[in-house]
Order: sequence, then structure tokens, then C-alpha cells
Amino acid sequence: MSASERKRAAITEAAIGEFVERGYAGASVDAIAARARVSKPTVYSHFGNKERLFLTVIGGYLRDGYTDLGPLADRIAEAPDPRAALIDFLGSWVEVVLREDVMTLRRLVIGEIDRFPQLGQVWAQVNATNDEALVRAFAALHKKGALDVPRPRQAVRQLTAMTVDAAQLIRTFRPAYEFDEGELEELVSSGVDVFLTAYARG
Amino acid sequence: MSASERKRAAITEAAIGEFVERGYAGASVDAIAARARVSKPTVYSHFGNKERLFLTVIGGYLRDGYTDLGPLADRIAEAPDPRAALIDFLGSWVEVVLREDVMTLRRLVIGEIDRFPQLGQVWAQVNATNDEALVRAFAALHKKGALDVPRPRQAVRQLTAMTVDAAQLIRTFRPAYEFDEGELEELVSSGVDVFLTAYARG
DNA sequence: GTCTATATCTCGATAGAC
DNA sequence: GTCTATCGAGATATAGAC
Repeated sequence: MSASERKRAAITEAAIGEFVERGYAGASVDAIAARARVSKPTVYSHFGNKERLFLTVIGGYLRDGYTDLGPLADRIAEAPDPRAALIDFLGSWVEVVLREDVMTLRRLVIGEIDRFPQLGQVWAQVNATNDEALVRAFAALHKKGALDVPRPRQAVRQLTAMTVDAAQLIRTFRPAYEFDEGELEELVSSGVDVFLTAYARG
Repeated sequence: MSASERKRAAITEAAIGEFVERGYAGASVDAIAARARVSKPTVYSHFGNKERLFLTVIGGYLRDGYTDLGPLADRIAEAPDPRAALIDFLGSWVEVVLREDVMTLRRLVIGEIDRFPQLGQVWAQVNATNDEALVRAFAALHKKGALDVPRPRQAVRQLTAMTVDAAQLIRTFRPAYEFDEGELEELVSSGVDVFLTAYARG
């Protein structure tokens, strides 16, 4: 790796840190340069201006930081106990989206969406990947006759809305909210039960 | 109304406009004062500093802008067709939360939640009011024997998650997203049907 | 490509007159 | 209470040397 590439990587890392901690307007190019141990003109020569720096760095971070739960989802349809497998899968998903760095990044993107609408597209696109993994699982369960899910994509949105999104929504407005012992498990399993009851075969 | 009160009101309105359009860090007290046609020291004499201005003005706006759907909810339990009444109620709720000013304010609050955690509490509190109206309706339906909803508060969160929150989530990351003809109605009614199937008596 | 140094501007906040 | 005028700090961005 050339010295220039190293500096670019250092700037990227420093910029993510500053943007996440202070927001777009609150982060200064000065501070980013200092944190990356380069001079300010080096930042500008690599990224042009502050807006492009933000878009490049945060957009890349969104894509790279994505946690692919596809392999876990693909086991649901073949599991001996689909309910347990579903709860397990959604539990893992909830764990990921409640991570503090994920939540902070999420709030940053939402807050800057008017200035950077492209980031909303990236976010939606990244999230769709895990949705699709579940869609495949439900299509398989439908085919096997275990469930009656004629519109798997809609069903997936309903299930994740009651579980993953509901948990994330709480922390979106209350970052310090501490879930009680068993509260998250109860939230997930009750959502799964509503879902399975509604989409039961017969 | 005294001249001082008029100026305070003008500052409040101007501050909401600037904060909503530019975010906390992006809005300047200069611009707020100019928009309110007062001098900067007048702003400071009324609100102390920028942070208190933001908290006071946005907090008040959140509380005042709240749309009380309680009366509409109280009709659900007595309606001849509870399903239709529920769909009607949630459709009105969706309409409110998708309004552009509501969405923009929501993104602003989320983006600044680390700096102003109190606003998250206000938001949660305001939203709980509409939740409680639905809780009352389900408790009544449970008592009547029309539904089997032993935990109405949990059930309300599940229903709103699939309908109101799901619609709002889409627009949160994609402000310009246009719902197709009938897409919102389908989203709401399918959510209601999942809910009613899962919580049917028997 | 990368640096030092700086131009230019705007910010939040306040002193002092009225 | 409200104004004009201004302070000091810190912002983005760039010129010019190497």
C-alpha cells in the first residue's frame, strides 16, 4: 500500500469517527485532518470537499458494515422447529441493529437525509438483503406446506416490523433505554407467534 | 399581547423554521433573528443560548403539533364493523405521521437525540397518548368477547408496528418515496388482517 | 502529493447606549 | 427590553513552496 493510500485510509477512518460523534455540520475538516495525522489540503486533494467526503465515507461504511444474516436465514426452512429457528434468527438480527454503532450511524443518516438522499437509498438497499433471505425461507415453508404465505415479501415486512423494527424504534428515540431481562425475547417471540398464528396453514 | 410577547412568538416561529430546514448546527442565531425581524440580543434575552432555544422551541412544537386521535379510537369498540373501523383509524394515523412537516421534525429530533435526549422522552410521551386510545378500544373489544387480547398494550405495539410505523419507516429513509395507488391501504388492511386473525376469539 | 500558512467568512455570544 | 456594534473562536477552502 502506497503512502497516499495509507493516508486516504486514515482520513476515511478519522472522518467516520468525527461524523458519527458530532454529525455532519458539527464535524470539522480540521479535526478530521488532525485525527488522521495529515494536513488539511491532503483531505481536500483526496475528497474534494466536505460533502463528498461525507458521502463517500459514510456510504462506504454503510455497505461494508452490513451484517449478512442470509446463511442463518437459509436454515429456517429446514429446521425441525421453525418457530424456534425464526426466534433465533430474529434475535440475532435484533442484536445487530441495537448495537450502539449501528444505532448512531442510523440516527446520523436519518438526520442528514435531506442533504444526502443517496444515503437513504444505500440504507434501503443494504437492508433489503436480509429481507430477501427471509423471503426465501418463507417461500420454502410455503412450498413445503408448513405455512400459508402467498405474499412472502409483505409477510416479511410485517414480521420484521413487529420484532426488529419495533425494538430499534424504541432505541431510536431513547438511546439509553435498557430492556428488562427477557423483554426483548418476549417482544420477538410474541411477534413470531402473532405471525405464525395468522399465517398458519388451514 | 405585549410587544415582547409578539417578539418571542416571532422568534419561536422563525427558530422552528430554521431548525427544521437546516438542523441544529446548520441553523444560525443570526438567521433566526433576521427571520423574526429582531436583533440577536433579543433572541438571547428571551432564550439564553442556542441550546435552550432549540429545546424550548422544538419541545413545545412537538407537544402542540400532536394530533389527538383518541375520539376516533373510542368509536372502534362500538362500531358495527370493527375491522373497517380499525382500518379507518389507522389510515388517519398514517396520514398524520406521513405529513412532510411531521416527517421532517421526526428526522430532526432523531438526528439530535444525542445532544438533546429530553426530546426523545417528549416524543415517546406524545406518541403514547394515541397508543393508549387504542389500548382502551382493545380492552373493550376483549371484554365484549369480540377479540381475545389478553395483553392489549403489546397487541397495540404489534398492530401499529405493522401499519403506521412500517409506512413511516419507508419515508424516514426515502423522503421522496411515492406510495402507489392503493399501496398504503393495502399495507394497513393487510396488517389489520394479520392482527385480527392472530387475536380472533377461540 | 503533501506540507505550512493564510485568506475569507460566519459563528455564538456580549458590552454598552437608549 | 431592545438596539448597534463588535469580539474571539473556529469554519471551509486554497495559494504557493517543496
